[in-house]
Amino acid sequence: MRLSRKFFSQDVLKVAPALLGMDLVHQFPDKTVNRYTILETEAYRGETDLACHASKGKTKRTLIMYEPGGCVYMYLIYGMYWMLNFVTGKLNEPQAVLIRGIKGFNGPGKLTRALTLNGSLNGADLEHDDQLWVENTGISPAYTTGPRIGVAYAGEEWAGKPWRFLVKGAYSK
DNA sequence: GTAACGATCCTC
DNA sequence: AGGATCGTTACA
Repeated sequence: MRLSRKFFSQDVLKVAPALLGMDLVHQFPDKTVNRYTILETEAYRGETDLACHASKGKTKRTLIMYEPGGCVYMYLIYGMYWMLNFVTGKLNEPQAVLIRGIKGFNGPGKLTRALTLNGSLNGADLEHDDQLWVENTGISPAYTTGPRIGVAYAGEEWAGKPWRFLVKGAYSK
């Protein structure tokens, strides 16, 4: 069953771990559908989170994160990799979940390249979009937490938060 | 206007 | 250990 805006409007610290084990569903224009189990996520939570892009306040780029949960937030990093994020929280609560790993592709840049996702998806509505959505599988795998990747610049307080969620054994098999 | 910097990945 | 590569942001 497709996840609703209501689900994504919960706090990011609840949504990020809940997404583990669910299916990322991708549909091509010719209706070919592929499903990928979500194995790894990271939470970015509000303007006070110095690792979150919204810590700089509202800009053209971060505006989407201030919307109610359920939108797609895509952005380009290092000039070559698109990152796939889901906006969470309520209106004016800038939060997002970075989809960091799915079955078959470990790494946020690799999975978007594999699914040919790019900036044209920015702002898409996960409840109604016909290219990308998430389905509940009823599976809640055991997971571990750890500090987020690549955010050392945010300082010890924020870089050290255990806001990375990883399915146990995701990389061992 | 200009300059610096990444929520990364691949190849030495 | 270092390079690719460019939109976004900060600053003058």
